[in-house]
Amino acid sequence: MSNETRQITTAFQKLALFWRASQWQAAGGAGLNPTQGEVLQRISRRSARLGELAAMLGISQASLSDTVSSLEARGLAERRPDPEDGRVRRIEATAAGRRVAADLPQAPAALERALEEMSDTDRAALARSLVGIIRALQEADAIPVQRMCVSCRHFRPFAHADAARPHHCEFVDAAFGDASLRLDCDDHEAAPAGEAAAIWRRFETA
Amino acid sequence: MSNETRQITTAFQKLALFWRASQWQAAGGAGLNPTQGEVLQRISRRSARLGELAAMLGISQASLSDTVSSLEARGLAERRPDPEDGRVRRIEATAAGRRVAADLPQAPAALERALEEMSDTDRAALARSLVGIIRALQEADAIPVQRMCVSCRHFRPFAHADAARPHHCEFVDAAFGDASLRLDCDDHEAAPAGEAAAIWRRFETA
DNA sequence: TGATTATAGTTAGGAATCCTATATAGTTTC
DNA sequence: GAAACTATATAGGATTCCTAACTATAATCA
Repeated sequence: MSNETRQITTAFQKLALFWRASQWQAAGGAGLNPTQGEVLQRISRRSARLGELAAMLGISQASLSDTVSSLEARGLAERRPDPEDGRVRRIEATAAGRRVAADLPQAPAALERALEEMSDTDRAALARSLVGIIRALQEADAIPVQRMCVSCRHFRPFAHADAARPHHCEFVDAAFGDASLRLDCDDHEAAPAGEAAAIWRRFETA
Repeated sequence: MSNETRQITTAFQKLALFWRASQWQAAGGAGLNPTQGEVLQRISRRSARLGELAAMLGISQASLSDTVSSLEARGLAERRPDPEDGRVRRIEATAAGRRVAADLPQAPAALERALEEMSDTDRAALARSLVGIIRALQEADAIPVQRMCVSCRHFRPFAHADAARPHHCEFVDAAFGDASLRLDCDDHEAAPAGEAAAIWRRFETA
């Protein structure tokens, strides 16, 4: 393994610890813990199945069920039956839950500042590298499929000549640039396996 | 805030969750939990004060004291008095603890593979960006001071003409390249504030 | 159709995290 | 030598998060 790989994993480790610690602080302000805060943010954007949330957070369904129950007890979330499948519970944020979620920072402020201080090209390169890493982890089944443009059936990389906005999303039927690539898009629909690989190759080698 | 900053923080969030989940798995194999595993790895490299470990992990001292007690109960760690300060306990790994730590993966295998697949230049750029981010967080007092070359009094960036090994460590009195930059060096000694800033400027603008 | 198997989620039970607050011991300051 | 500070430990408690077992629904297939 290369030395740089070691550097990078060490850095990720530090960032992961930092992230977790920041979450205790941030969520703590609202009387929540990190997991509750994370769940609340996600469901306030889009309702989700319980199992889906558990997979995203990397904890067991049972643990997540606990967390949802405690959010429910505080009136911040609700379980609703899914009309299409009687086994499924869709977890939704209540209005109060959305208000609380809106006050939670999306990312630690210090991290945002650090990123804003980077040069535009470095930041763009970093974003691109990280998208690639997440995609590789997703491919390796190490993390659940993420709602990223690069694995979405609506995504057409480099469909336009305009260098500033070369990509196209067929769902919203609009051109956009690298900076607008989504990692967690509400309108994501997973592309079929073969197609996803082809999309990625086009994106990556451009 | 730029869109790319949003992308990057989202990516870090996913990586942080992934890291934590991987740790449950990895440490679980040895009958440990993530925090115990993390502590054991650190003290098996170098003994540390209790408060120092707590700061590194971003948890309270009280929590860390619990964790150390449970490692102690399993015979994996020991508390020893510090000869220089009677209040301080140095936490050390026992021989058994070091054996267990040696079997814990330093990073999730899938992540290492993903990094190895990147091009050398991309990987080097990523490493450099992450070092910069960690340094910025450290500057902002968002994370405890890390044992990084770029904040070490022994580090002399670009002291040599050799492009492959331009830096110099005065502690080991040897030249080395970017790929060998340490993020968690055993021999780190924090540089005085003014000097550290100057070192970083030289490093960054080169 | 009806039995079997698989899936989604809940509940039970328990160990352990991680918190805040307080206590203790040692060190530094004045 | 008292007061203030620092490093750690302990107490008490809410909550996480686990595994295992259970219920309810859906899909499969003979």
